[in-house]
Amino acid sequence: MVFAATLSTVHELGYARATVERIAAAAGIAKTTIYRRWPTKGALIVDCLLDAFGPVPMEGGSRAEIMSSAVRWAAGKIAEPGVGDAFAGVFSDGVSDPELREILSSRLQDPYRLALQDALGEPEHRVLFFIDVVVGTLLHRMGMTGEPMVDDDVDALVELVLPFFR
Amino acid sequence: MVFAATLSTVHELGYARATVERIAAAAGIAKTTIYRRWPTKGALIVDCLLDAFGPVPMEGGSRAEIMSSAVRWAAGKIAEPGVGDAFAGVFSDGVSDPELREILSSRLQDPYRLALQDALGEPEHRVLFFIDVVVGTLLHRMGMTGEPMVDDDVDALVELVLPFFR
DNA sequence: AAGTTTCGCTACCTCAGGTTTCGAAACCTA
DNA sequence: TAGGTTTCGAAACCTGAGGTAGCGAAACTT
Repeated sequence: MVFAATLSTVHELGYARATVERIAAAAGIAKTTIYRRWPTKGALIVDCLLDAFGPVPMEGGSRAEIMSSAVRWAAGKIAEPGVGDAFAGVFSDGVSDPELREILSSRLQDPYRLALQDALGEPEHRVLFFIDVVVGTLLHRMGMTGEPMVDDDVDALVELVLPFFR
Repeated sequence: MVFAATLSTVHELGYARATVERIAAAAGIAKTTIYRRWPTKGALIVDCLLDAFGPVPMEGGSRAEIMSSAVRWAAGKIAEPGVGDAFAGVFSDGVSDPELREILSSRLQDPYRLALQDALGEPEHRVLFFIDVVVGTLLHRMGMTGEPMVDDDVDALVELVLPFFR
């Protein structure tokens, strides 16, 4: 599977060194085959992340339970091998690539944003702020240290965010 | 000045399109001159950011005043033309470049971290978490939308962070 | 079995980061 | 003011990565 090859290549080589050619080699296919299915490297990574994240688990009845489970779910996914690197990598590329930013926003962020709006009954801008805080914090830690956030700090993030969105 | 040329080039072209050659042209010097002074593009950007940020203004006597002024100061700087793009850009590059990450962490983050530890009397890991939340949130907004965070959301960020670090 | 689609391979283009070389200008130092 | 040293600019070049084109060989369809 291409997605598995992508994540494992990103995991061992980092985002920039995980070239499309290497990913293709790891998947046992040709580079051109990848470009036949995805227009750019960024689009490949986004689809790969969509596959890795899957749907948000909206567990728990109370708002507090929903939010804390969402935070822990995001932290857990980002901590999986390759996922955090890939996420931070595309995110970075998107900074200077408006088209990729659009893909990121519409295909990756929007579904989760809508699901959270629905589950929490909060307006769009509040949920966007929530996502900025949670994902931004997790990615900043990943980007600065190269390691995902440890459990104690994920706990702190949950406690930081809970009283604010009450 | 090279720094001014760097920021204005990044501002109009974005991080990736702001090549060293273009920055040099904007500064009226040759590309080789830049590489004589800075080993890599990342190092140039970091020095540029250090120049743009300057020292943290540790205003206010109470912890709450110190923290809220620090958050607003960071948000204001990141909102300056070119600064946010440059910051998000190097940050992204650092994801897959351990050497650049080391430069970012030691030259850019550490001074502010130490100043905050000193001013707030908090242990290192708490201040690091504080920086993750504040800078991560600001950069995530910048990266997702291409625009700096509006004042209302900066206010929200201050209110989110204040009760937690009490 | 013939036609159509898909895939792999090779070669190629573009562009950005970074290096090398060399000549000219500026800057001491006397 | 003359000679030597350092600094800078210009141009050419190298490497590596994203992305494309063309062709032959499979595989799938009818």
